[in-house]
Amino acid sequence: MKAKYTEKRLAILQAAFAVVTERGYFDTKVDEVARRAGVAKGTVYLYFKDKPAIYIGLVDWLLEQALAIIAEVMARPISPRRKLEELFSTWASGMMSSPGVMALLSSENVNQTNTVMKRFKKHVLPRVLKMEDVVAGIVKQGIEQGEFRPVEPRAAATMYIGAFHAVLLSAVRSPGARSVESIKELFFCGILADDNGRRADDKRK
Amino acid sequence: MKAKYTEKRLAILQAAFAVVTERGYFDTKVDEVARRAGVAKGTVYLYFKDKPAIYIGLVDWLLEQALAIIAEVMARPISPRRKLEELFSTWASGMMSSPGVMALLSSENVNQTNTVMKRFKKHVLPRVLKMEDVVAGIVKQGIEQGEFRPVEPRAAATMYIGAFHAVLLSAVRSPGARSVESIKELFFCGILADDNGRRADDKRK
DNA sequence: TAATAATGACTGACCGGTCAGTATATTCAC
DNA sequence: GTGAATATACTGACCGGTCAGTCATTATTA
Repeated sequence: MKAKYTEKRLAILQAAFAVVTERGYFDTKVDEVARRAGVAKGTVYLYFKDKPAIYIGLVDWLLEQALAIIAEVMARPISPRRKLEELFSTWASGMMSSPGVMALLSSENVNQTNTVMKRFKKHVLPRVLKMEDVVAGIVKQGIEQGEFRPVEPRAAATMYIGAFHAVLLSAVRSPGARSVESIKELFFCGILADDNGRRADDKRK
Repeated sequence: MKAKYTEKRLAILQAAFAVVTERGYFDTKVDEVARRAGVAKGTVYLYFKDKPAIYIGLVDWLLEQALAIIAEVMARPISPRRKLEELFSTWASGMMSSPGVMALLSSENVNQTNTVMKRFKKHVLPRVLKMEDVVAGIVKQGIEQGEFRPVEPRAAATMYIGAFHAVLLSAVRSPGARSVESIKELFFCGILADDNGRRADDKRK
């Protein structure tokens, strides 16, 4: 039956998620994924071609969830700024609960190995970019409505993701600190004082 | 002789740097590091206890260089903002020339494996934090001089690092794009239009 | 020539992936 | 309805390649 298949596949993904976030991809043994999923190792290979395929499947699954959140937030009748804020908070809280997620999705990690990276680039990167597109779309909307400055939407979207990295970093540095709000605020407002060449390309000091 | 020792150690580090940045830590074989350094594998083990030690040594070496750049920039008679800008540009250009560096230094990657992470946390993290401290120091200075808003210096420093991630990400996404300037500008100015609650915690829309 | 440095063939742990075998579910024959 | 036959799902012992780390031997230096 189809449902049974999907269910077991999900069980394996969940197990893989747990192991990968706590040990990292390279310290994840397929044996352990199987054990935690309550199946034999061979079974894993009935659902996934090989180990990288598990990883790809995992990222796909997480991105699917992230895209669902985006869609939900997008549908709300709120300003672009609020959209970005709520998206940020939602993602951030999800990320704090399992700090491994960001690392999992970050392309830097995948740079760590040629074999996995090739497949990652082909398969997952487009989806990540699509997510970035959505963020860039919100920014564009905000610019049109006059809520945001006329910045480069793509760069802003990238910066938005960079802010997530920052949150993660600060979590590693000092667990428990409430830096999410500070960082979010920095993303929106920058650090310059109002009379210090906020807009134009001023000459220093 | 001491100089000879240091010289050979450096050769190994340089070789390791090349391999690690192009293949990633886990696809780096000690054999290849040795080959590129022009020594036998056994020799590598005369200079480094084991493979993780090479990695640690590498990060140490890079941080040393980064700290040297910081010190140099700090000494210049320029405003805090210019300091951050020049530091950013210097680092960014270094990073663009070998995109692996950021990944190497980012703690997320090290989260990828328990064994290496434990040693990383003890050995390298303090130094990374020290670098962040310096950035936070510049921010603090800028606030005192009225160039920056009264933001949380630590959060700003983290955000600054996050901006590097953003640059790296955009480089992976579209190689050759000149997004460094856009992102730098976003870090300083944020995205909000001037009349959209830049400072106070406004109510939306 | 003694001490020190360097070598690289070798070893053994490790783990991804396989597959012959077993269990469970489904279909069919009567 | 029952039992046999077939199909499908699962298992886990095993295999083979890989590679970090060792160490007996050789080269270099003082």
